[in-house]
Amino acid sequence: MSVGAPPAAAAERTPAVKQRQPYSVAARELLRDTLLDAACQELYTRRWAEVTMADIALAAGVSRQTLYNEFGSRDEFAQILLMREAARFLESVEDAVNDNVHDPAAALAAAFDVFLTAAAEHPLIRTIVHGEGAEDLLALFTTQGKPIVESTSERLTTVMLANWPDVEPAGALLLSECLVRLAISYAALPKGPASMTAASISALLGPYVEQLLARGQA
Amino acid sequence: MSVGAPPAAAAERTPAVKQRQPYSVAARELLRDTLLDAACQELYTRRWAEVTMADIALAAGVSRQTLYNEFGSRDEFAQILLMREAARFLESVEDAVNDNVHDPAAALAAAFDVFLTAAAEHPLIRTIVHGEGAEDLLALFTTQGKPIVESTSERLTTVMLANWPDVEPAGALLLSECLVRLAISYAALPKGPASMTAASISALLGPYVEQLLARGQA
DNA sequence: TCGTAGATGTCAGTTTCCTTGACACGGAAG
DNA sequence: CTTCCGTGTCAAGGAAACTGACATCTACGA
Repeated sequence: MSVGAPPAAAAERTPAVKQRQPYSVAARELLRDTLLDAACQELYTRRWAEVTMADIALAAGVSRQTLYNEFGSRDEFAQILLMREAARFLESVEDAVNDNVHDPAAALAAAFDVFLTAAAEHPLIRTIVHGEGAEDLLALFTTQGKPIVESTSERLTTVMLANWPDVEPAGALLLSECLVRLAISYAALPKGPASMTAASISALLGPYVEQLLARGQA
Repeated sequence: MSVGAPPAAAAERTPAVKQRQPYSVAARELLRDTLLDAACQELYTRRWAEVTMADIALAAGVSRQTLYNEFGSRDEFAQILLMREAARFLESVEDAVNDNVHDPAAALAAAFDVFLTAAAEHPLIRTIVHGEGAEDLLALFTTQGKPIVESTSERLTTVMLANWPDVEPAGALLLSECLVRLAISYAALPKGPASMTAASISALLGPYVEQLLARGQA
């Protein structure tokens, strides 16, 4: 196992059994990201149905087999791609929230605005909304959308509780799931400019947010 | 890094034979960067002479043999590490220059200030200046410093010509090499606060810079 | 002074992961 | 109905990393 550590100092740094594989882990992550990025890139020019697994592998500079080894099937790949993009969206949303900690209603509006604006430009969303060959992707958002809704809601809840610790978790989770579902809905079927929709959502859910905060601080 | 177009960059160097390997190239770069970063990290706590090749490999999560395969020897590794850090310094310097295109003298001072401030904090520089076990590293800066001086000077010249196209190349190259050598000198042997030194350099070389620009625009 | 310990640099054998070429299966277009 | 094309899978081949061992050199201590 651990080769006799010459300086005897390296042993203490790794309390866990298996700690040292920084590169191999990074390399695997790089591989997956490269594949996912390549697919995303392809979606700028083609629709999802027109992008083959071979195209993705080629664009990533990797063999088709490697793609299948890393992600089991085309559907699994799509699923994971969606999950990753959702996580990315959440990152920008998180930034928007952090900039408006003082005003929860404004944070709500800003977050929704940021999300809808980014969604309108994202190739993945565009193919789902405007493209005809993306039925299976749409299904992953709705019918089979359980994983994406759940994980995103949970992460959003975490963000909320981090910024407003007094809020009770159950209320935050409820609000999160509601917001995620609304976000998906408006991303799939936009209605007017992003800022308009964001303001509407803020007006709709603002009172609930205020109540959550008031009850938490009481 | 300095990568503009992802797919086109690697194509030019190896004409027509092999064109697509975005991942493998990225993986190699990741490996080297991981090793270099690991070494840099080790220098925060130990001096260069106390950091063994095994330590670096372990910190990077890679076998010692892989380290030797990638960089031939300890000296070569040190050389390349220095080159990379120099390039990083140049990046921050470049930013400082870009922020002061309108006033060349101010750009000079700002660049030097940025450089000296960063150098004072950099672990690699610190071990060279304050550590006793870094004689070989010091040699790479001075006696064997030809590669680092040349490459850095050339890149700095490129930066200058990009910002002030009318300057004649020969003058810019002369100024660049002078600046690089002064930068190394002051990094190795600081004298007073960074801003003071930067102002001095600016005063010293300002006239030459003005002359270069005036002659170029005439 | 000699012997030991630790570090560098190198080698061969093994493993792991990616690549290559092939094939079966199923749907869409001729 | 046949032909193509894309998906999904397999076995063989190869490139790169891992492992363990070794020779060499230097520094340290008895």
